[in-house]
Amino acid sequence: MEVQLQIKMNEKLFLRNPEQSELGKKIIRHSIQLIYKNGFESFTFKKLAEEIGTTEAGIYRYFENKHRLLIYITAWYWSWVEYRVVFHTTNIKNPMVKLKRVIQLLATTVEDDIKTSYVNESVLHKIIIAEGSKAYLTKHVSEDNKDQLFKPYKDLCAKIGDIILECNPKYKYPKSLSSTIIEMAHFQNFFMHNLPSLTDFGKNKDESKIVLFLEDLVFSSINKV
Amino acid sequence: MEVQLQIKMNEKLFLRNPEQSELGKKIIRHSIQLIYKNGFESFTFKKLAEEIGTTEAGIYRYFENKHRLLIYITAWYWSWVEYRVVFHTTNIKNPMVKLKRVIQLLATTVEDDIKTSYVNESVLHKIIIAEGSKAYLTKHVSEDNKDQLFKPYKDLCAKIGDIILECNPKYKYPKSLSSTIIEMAHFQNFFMHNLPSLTDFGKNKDESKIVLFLEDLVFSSINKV
DNA sequence: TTTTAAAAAATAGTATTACTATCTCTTTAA
DNA sequence: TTAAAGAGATAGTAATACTATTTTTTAAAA
Repeated sequence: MEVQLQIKMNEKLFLRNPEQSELGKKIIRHSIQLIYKNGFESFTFKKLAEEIGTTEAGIYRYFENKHRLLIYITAWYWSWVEYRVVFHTTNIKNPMVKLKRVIQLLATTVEDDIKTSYVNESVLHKIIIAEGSKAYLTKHVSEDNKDQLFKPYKDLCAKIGDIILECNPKYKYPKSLSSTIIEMAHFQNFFMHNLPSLTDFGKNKDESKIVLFLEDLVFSSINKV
Repeated sequence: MEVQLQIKMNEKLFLRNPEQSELGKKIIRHSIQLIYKNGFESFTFKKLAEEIGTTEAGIYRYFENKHRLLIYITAWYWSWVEYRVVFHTTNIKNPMVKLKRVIQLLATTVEDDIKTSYVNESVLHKIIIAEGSKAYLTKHVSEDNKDQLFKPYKDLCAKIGDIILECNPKYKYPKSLSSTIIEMAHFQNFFMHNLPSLTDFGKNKDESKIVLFLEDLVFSSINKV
């Protein structure tokens, strides 16, 4: 059996749908690579164009600017994560087991289990850790939010919030705990690799420690006496 | 009694010490205002120079680039927060009470209690919420970290980690919990105001709810049975 | 088959940004 | 008084982030 995953993206994220042409797919694939290599700040459409043998204007036909492209990539990422969460938690009855599974999925490096044609998911995971927050940490979040650009992130957050409520219907902060898990799964990873004294995971860089920390945090909160 | 707080900054943060000239202080004061007004992305030395009646080159004599200036401002902020933490927790014996105090300080809007000459602390607090993470979310974190540019942040994290250990010497993740508190105090605030569905604090924008959430999170973790 | 219109791509620009280099004008201090 | 250092102004440049125009390709209608 061979399955191909396709994620339907919000039309407002792009000027022309990058999934519907070879050039479009190249733009996504290579921008992930370039952002990974040099960071989002030094990423430009010029460099990207050179990399894939087209012109700057060619890329501007797909995306308004590089920030929009970042939002597209993060939106794609969160949709993909939500799909993985659904996929890996179906048929699990026990909500605690489910939640453990979710933490595992969020906090560990991706082994490309669910394949998509033109995205390297493991590199994508790394760039979202370092650059993902920049998608919404702007002066124009609210307008972008009105255009539903952050829907995939919010959907995932809501879904995890629901699982938390399944564990304990009386827990008061399911959504805030959910966004805390999501953010910390990434931030603790970033800190561990780059500012290790902000964590208890030392230099051995063991992601499973992050999972244990998050499990401890989450389950002591929702099972509190 | 009138006291003036002065924070000693790492020499590597600037080319010329902005505290030691009128122009330098103007640079700090007005860059905080400008970043607050337009966001860090559209903040430029040109605009800043116009605002304070000098030239671009004038500002470049103080700071290598705008990112360095951001690191300076955030470093100043975290030093100031650490000072407030020390100030407001001395003579408190009970570490739980101390930790509650810390959460309160991190998660609520600043009423300019400890005055400094040229910084508007309440505006500063707001820009750190939205822009603070950008100081370290870069490709050159590690080098910047070697230059000790993030020391104030790390010191604060260590200090709170120590209080956590006072509460429960057996707690396994004092530093990660500490960085989680610090980050979430800001992120939940940002979410509440800009992406409210990621939180349980709705549209009423009540910061005291964030405090309650963080208290619940922290104390159920460290007092777990 | 030809013509015509629309879409895609390439070319050529511009304003702004992020700097650097140089020069002048003060201040201080020997 | 003279030199040296520090502060500030002027004038540049390369790169960035776009836009506008023109050309080419494709696709559909006459």
